[in-house]
Parts: sequence; C-alpha cells; structure tokens
Amino acid sequence: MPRILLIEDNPNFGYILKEYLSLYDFEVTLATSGEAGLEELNKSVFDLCLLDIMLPGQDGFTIAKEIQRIVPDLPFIFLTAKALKIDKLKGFRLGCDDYIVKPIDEELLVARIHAILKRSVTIKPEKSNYKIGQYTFDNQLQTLTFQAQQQTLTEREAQLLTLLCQHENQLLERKYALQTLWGDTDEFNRKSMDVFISRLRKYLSQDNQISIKNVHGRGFVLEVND
Amino acid sequence: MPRILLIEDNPNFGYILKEYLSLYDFEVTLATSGEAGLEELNKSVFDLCLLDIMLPGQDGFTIAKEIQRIVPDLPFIFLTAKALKIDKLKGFRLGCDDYIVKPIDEELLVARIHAILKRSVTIKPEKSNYKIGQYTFDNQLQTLTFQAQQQTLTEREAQLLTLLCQHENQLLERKYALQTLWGDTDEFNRKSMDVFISRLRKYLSQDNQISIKNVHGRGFVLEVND
DNA sequence: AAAGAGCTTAATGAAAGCTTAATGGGCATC
DNA sequence: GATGCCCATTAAGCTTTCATTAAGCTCTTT
Repeated sequence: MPRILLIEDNPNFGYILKEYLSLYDFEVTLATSGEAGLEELNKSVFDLCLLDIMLPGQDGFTIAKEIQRIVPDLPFIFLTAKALKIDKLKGFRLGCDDYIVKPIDEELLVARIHAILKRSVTIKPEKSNYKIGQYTFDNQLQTLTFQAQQQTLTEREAQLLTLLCQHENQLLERKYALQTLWGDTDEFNRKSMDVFISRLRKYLSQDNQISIKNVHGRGFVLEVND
Repeated sequence: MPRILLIEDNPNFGYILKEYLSLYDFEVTLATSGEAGLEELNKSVFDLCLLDIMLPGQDGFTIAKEIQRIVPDLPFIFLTAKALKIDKLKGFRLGCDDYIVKPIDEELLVARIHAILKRSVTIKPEKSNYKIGQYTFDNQLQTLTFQAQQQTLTEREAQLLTLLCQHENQLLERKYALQTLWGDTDEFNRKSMDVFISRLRKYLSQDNQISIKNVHGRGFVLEVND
C-alpha cells in the first residue's frame, strides 16, 4: 500500500481528500502545516508527497526545498489554486514531479499518482533488520545471525550486504555499489569489492537457499529461494 | 542532446514546435503521421515522444499503444486540443507520462520535458520483463526461464534478445541492431551477430510457437504465434 | 550453377571473477 | 610512545566466462 504524505492547511479539504485517496488504497497521512509535514517525514517513510503551495506562514516552495533536502528521492505533486505560469515553472525547476490545479479532478489525481509511483524505483525503504533465508542481518549492529551463531561483520561487509539486501533478487550493479560505497569505480576498488563478496559468500554458505550470483560484467544478485 | 520524436499531423504547427524545441537543445525528429512515427522509432533511438492525440486516420491512443509495445520504456507526452476528462484518464492508463493541452504553453512544455527526462535517467536500472511464448526473459538479470529451467544469458545475448523482443513479430533490421549494439556494421560484426542469433535459437527451441526467422539481406524477426 | 548470405559448432585469448594470504595504516590500550 | 589488534586494501595465482574468430557447411537469389 503506497504511503502518501498530504500537506494541506485547510483541514476540511485535507480530510476529504485523504478519505478519497484511502478509497483507492493509499495510506494517507495528513499534515496541516509545513512544519507538521516535515516532522512526519522524519518519523516515517513515504512514497509520495502531495503539497499545497498556498500554505499559510511559510510558502509551499520553501517547504518543497526542505523536503528535497531531507528526502531527495521523494516524488511530489503540487496542489494549487493559483494557475499562474510562474508557479508552474518554479515547481518543475524544483524537481516537482507533477502539478494539479484546484478544484481537483480526483480521478485525474489518482491517475497521476499511479503514473508517478509506477515510475519510481522499487528500492526497499531503509530497514535495519533483514531476513536472508535462515539468516538475520542487523544492519545497525552489523551482526549476522544463523540459528544460535552470531557473528559481527566489519563495516564494509555490512555496507555491502545492506546494498545486496536492498536489491534482493535484483541485480546490484557493480558500478552502482562501487560508486555508493567507495565513491570511485577504479580497478583497485573493484578488486577490493571482490574480496568482500567472497567473504560474504563464506558467511552465508550455511543456508544453501541463498547465494550471491555474479552477472558477468554487470554486478551481483543476492538470490533467495523462498 | 536529448532526442525527441514529435508526431504531429499539422506540418506547420509541427515545424514551429520543432524549431522552438531545437532552441532548447533538443534534437527533434518530426513525423507527420502515426505510421511515419512508428517507422522512425524502428530506425533510431529516442528519449521521449510527443504525440498529438488528434491524428487523422488512426487515433492517437492506438498509436500510443503501438509505441508502448515496441519501446516499452519510452516516456511520452500527449498533446491535445480536446480537454475532456475521458482523454486524460485513457492517456494515463496507457502509461502516458504527461499531458499538455493546446494551445501549448511552450515554456511549460519544456519544463515538463526536462522533468520527465530527469526522472527517466535516474530510473536507469531498466527492469523490463518480456514474455516470449512460454519463456520469460528478464532483461535486468539476463535470465531466460522456461517452466522450471532458468539459464543466465551473456550480456550480448541479452542485448540482442532485448532488441528482438522490442520488435516482436516485426523486422529487426540487421543494420539497426549492429549499429545499436556493436556501433559498426562491418563484416566481422555481422558474423558475430550470426553466432548470437544461432545461440538464441537454441535457447528458444523448446517452444515451437517461437522462432527467429531470417529475412534474407534485411534482418531477423522474432515470430511468436499466440 | 555461381556468388553471396546465412547457419552452426568449435577454438581462442583476453578480461573478469574467485579465493587465500600478505601488508600496513589507524586506533585503542598499556 | 610503544605494542598489539582490527580491518580495508593490495597482491598473487588461479579458474571461469564470453565475445570474437575460424572453418566448413547449406540455403537463397539471380
């Protein structure tokens, strides 16, 4: 169920819109001010943000910028009564993903939300606990547990395993991983990464439902058969 | 320089829009009918498609569907004079990425194009799944699955099969494939391509509803009988 | 029937990947 | 400031993978 943060200062309108979206199987959190919205963002994870431009006090663009700073990848849609051209452009320059003018055509809004969600990559939200077959991996404590045995991973091992978990049964591109963890994709780092892959394989070897497969020239897949 | 395919039946308007977009550093190809547009799609690679809904003869939605079948990941924007709600929804269900009503606010159009291109670049890890008869082909993981058997394809095999899938039941021109994958159409690469075609045929031989047919001197067709 | 295009199997060599072991910098403890 | 440990990196030697090349054949076209 996609989670939507709705930032809308008019409580009546906000409530109605929230109810309406709930009918379409969205989980909607309503914040009635920009500040409240930012707080919610820190509390939980959302897939999309609906933002009223005409907020009292702070204007919506400032909030939008703030949101982008905190959660750069969160797509958002502007809601506004003002149909001025300047607003539209400002919105898109900010990286806003779409734009809806009030009075809102709800069906159109739902369609746009779906369009945007469909596009945004399904990278799983950051968790600190992963189940990998019979193993449990705690990303924060850097521990890997199999039945009664628990071992502590080093920082790099944990980072790499986290990336693999986030892409479980999907390709983790070598370049992406190198760029993310090492900041550079040169030959030395590639070899270093190989060493860590090798270690992780050893750690995970007790459950043969799990394997880290290589896709030649592209990257690795953490395969888990359920 | 982003490449845009503009499908617009009114040559005057099409020309003006093309020139305007060129000013913004887009490389625009103008097609004045749906058929011409589809032809262009087979000839070269585009980043985005602008499609006039009100085409003569065939209606735009049919063309849109066709485009999606050929190049599933190509984002497109509908242009239309008709602002009916039914159109909007139909468009979004088709996976249309945005929607602009004539008369066009050019600056807004440029802004939306940028917004969409920015997104489609970030989504890069292409996650396309193709069904080929009883086979399933995962382009990302480079796996080909038939019933319970799964095999991993090499990079070139996967690339070539992707092209064939994109042109299912249509001619994949030899030159186009060579240019796209090898960057050169010389004799050696042609022979190399033959080897890959041969391998793909072997992989796909378990379902006799499927075949890769040769069109002498022109290219290959991935034939699937439904 | 000749020439070019296409087909298939096998050989080749360079690049990528794997694993174990060695190295040495950083950090805490004494 | 010396000692020892941890851990990322580097090294080294090996195996695997895969695009290409080669070779010999058949099919298509004229």
